[in-house]
Amino acid sequence: MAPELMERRKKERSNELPELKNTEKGVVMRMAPYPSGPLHIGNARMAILNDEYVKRYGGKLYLVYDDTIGSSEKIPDMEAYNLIADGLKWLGVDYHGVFYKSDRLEIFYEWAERLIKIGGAYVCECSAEELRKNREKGIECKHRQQSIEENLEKWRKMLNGEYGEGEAILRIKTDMKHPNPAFRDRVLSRISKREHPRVGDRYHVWPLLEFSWAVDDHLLGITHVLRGKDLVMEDMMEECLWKLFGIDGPEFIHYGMLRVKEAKLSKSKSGKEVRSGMFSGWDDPRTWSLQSLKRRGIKPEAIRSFILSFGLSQSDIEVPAENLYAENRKLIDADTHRRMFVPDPVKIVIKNMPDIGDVELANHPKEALGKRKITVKNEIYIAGEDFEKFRGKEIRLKDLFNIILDKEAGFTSISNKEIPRIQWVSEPIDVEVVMVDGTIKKGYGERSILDFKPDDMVQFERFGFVRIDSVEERRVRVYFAHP
RNA sequence: GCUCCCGUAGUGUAGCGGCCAAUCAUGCCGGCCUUUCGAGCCGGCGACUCGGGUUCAAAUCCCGACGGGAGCACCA
Repeated sequence: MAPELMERRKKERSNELPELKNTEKGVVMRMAPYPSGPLHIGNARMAILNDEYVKRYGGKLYLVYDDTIGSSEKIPDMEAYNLIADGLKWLGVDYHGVFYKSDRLEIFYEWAERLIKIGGAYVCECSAEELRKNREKGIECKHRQQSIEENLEKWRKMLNGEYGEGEAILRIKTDMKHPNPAFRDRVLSRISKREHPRVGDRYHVWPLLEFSWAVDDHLLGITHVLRGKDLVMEDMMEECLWKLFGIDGPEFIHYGMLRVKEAKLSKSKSGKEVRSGMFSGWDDPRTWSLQSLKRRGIKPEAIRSFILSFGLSQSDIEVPAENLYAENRKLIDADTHRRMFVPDPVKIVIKNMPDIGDVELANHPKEALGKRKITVKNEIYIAGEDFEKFRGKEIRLKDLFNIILDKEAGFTSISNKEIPRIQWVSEPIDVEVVMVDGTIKKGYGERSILDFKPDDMVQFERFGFVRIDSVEERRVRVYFAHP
């Protein structure tokens, strides 16, 4: 075959995620969100990448709520389970099974005991500070020397509740001199007396991520694990555990850390604001949750292309939300009506205005989306910002005529001129725009905005795309999507 | 400090030994469409972190430096 043909093929394949390795025996993957709140834009990467691969290989995807007891800053929230499921459904991520870590404690106890019996783990009674210090210096504590019997005895005491929080933990025996300090005899299980929203106070010994996953990745028959680069060490721990147990587990694939520039808030921080009432709820735009993006009129398909544009690279990236907005614009622009909206309105009266009666304006500059009629009086409203900026100058009221702008404006001519064109409102209704920073921008909009229904998208000319949220008698509330 | 990962235009990304005077998207600038600071169309701007090596040939492989990130939690 001509070499050019092969070469060309090489050039054509592009922009797709790399192939998975070892897919002969099928593909089973899992997503493991922690239910402390709904999925946010950053979590979408985990969900979408998993979904893409499972769909490509015709595999299975499980949703496993990683709802162990967490920490004092990270607590499971009953409401979050449904919020997460809703978010996934909206994103178009399908899954084939749901599991809860909090249902599987007995399994982890059983495996922990097995590990102790083969001498792979020990119960340590050092304090957290002691443990940290020893880890730093590579010192083995006395508990490491305990016999298997002693460890089993202490483990039973842990399960029986004879220890308080922090008084005993189960640690894996790796190597206290391991070159990676993070790897030295990590903790597998610990005691927490906190109440769990699903299982209450039934359990007080909880596994840590690496231990519970070492067991479950194997038990659930996971073949490929897609996780952020922050969890590479957890891979090593899991592999280490599999080796001790003599079992095998999935392959790990990592992607770099993704940050959306505008979305700085962590889930737990947002949670605080939601609970305190500072935020309107989990769909407050400041949370950047999937729910909040939906409310702003961002389409799930836009999120998918946005996420997929990063591929599977291991570099850490910070992307402006502008990229997401560009995707959304492509999706909605062609069938989004245009309307006039003036924030911080200023009333002007037009002198010597010709009697032009009603005007008909196209709903879209290019697409055939119909027209609407507006009755123009000589009292109209323009945006406060435009008034300040152009006062005393000649401007054109878009689609109308030219005036010298002032409180009492003078009509000059009707023919189109190359002067600034601004939007205006004649028969005003109240419009409130919920902005991305949570503030509310008030202004007037044209009357026909009342005809929209919640979820409709509209572009306010020279202002931005918004999603209609509620329509009342003379008042409309919208959420700002993006410019 | 230690361990690991990453380093292509402003931001992301493709390329992974010759086709690269480097892809695409986004951004920015200009033009057109002649009434959006929108979209579309057209054109333009703009990058292989640096230094060695391997090779006939390197963005692509190796080594080093520099820069960035993550981990070193009884969080996930």
